[in-house]
Amino acid sequence: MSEVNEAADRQIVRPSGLAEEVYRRIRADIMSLKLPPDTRVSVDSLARELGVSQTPIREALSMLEANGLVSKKHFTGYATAPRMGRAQLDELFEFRLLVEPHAARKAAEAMAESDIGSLASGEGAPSHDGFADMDTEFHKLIAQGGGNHLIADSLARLHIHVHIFRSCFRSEIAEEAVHEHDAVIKAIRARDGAAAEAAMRRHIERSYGRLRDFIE
Amino acid sequence: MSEVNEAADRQIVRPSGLAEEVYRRIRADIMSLKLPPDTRVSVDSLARELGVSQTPIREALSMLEANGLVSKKHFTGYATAPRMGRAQLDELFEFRLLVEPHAARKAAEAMAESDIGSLASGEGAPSHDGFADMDTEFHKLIAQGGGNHLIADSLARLHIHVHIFRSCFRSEIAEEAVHEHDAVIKAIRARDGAAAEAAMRRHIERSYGRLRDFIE
DNA sequence: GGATCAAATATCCTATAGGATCGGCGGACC
DNA sequence: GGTCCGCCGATCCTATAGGATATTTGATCC
Repeated sequence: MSEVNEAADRQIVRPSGLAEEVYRRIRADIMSLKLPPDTRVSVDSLARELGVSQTPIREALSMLEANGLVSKKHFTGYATAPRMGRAQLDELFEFRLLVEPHAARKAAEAMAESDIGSLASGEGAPSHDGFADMDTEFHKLIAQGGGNHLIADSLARLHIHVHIFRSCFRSEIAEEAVHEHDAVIKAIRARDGAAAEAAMRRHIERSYGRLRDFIE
Repeated sequence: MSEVNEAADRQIVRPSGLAEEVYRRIRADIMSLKLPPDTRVSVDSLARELGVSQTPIREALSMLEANGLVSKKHFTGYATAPRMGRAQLDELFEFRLLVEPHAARKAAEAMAESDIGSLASGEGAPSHDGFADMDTEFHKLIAQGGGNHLIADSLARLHIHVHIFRSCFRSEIAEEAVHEHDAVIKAIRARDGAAAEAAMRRHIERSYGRLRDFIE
């Protein structure tokens, strides 16, 4: 083995299991719409494509099923979850509206200074995907900032679906969203919990309004 | 096939997959403490014990891992999640306190009359396990009563951990809990959302106080 | 021409065998 | 006596073969 990648191997010799890697790969394909909603996903097609056995594929798909990204029908196979309907969008935002403002308040009160420095509104994002990634990072940091893993995990799971929904409609980069993000960041920087909660609630309400237009 | 079990087959001809059944079985074993927290779970031991192949065991364990009931360490095997510590108990009840009162309010406003009739406080439960089951059913019905599947699923996932924690300490049947449940039921029957929300918040706060005593 | 039935295909589901890796144990060496 | 090294067991990971089932397609009949 050459010396050049010896340093790299020192970093991560952690295989961590093929199933985990397959899981990430399929999830990425779903989020990037390479696997559109309501699409059949065959086990041995994936096995051939990724060059691994069926077992890790099955494990990955089982995990994805538990997270609601694919569904399994007996003797029919796996399929990606159908695109969210109006009812599911309503439920999702009811949940976010319940949890995420609370997370923002706690983040304002307890978030580490170093993480606050990482907050970015997404201004000047080069593309739709670029903005989507920054938006995901923004909400993830705030959810984790509250220090409650359950809250962070729940919101992360939901945000995947928001991401897919938004990507389906090639929603334009909302200039407003950047300003709403800025308001939240400013409140967190000021350690003003009430203001952060209000700003986040406003952001989610308006985000809901922008997405709701795409349906029906 | 004999005629006697023909009726039974009419009931459930839905194999629905072995993995699903194995999943239920292992989850039941974890909840009943037949598999205590922080216990190794071997794949082929289970395969021999249940008389099925390794594949459905792996799928079931992957789903359990996604739900946080077991964890996998590479080349070491699966193990049930360790018992909740103080920090996790705090996080769990912070989450419940955030979500469940809201669910109770919505249940009071939107719950079907037939489901309201199924609500039981758990009074006169014959045993610890009996009360635990009725408690689970109580919270499940209310969570579903709000009509939001995301909320119901999140709370169901958390309630498993509450159940395990409580079972670990063989917590006595709290007479108070029955009265608190009654208060919630009464508010829901009266279709009084605010009262249901307050009663549920009070119930969770006191439940938290009762469980917190067991730790440290 | 439309509907019904049967064969064919694709897929999942199961079972078994073999290779690779990690943790623990005993013995040898310093 | 402490430390290091090789062996062994357990486990996971992979691969392949065979059985079972749902969906599709095509032909036949009305």
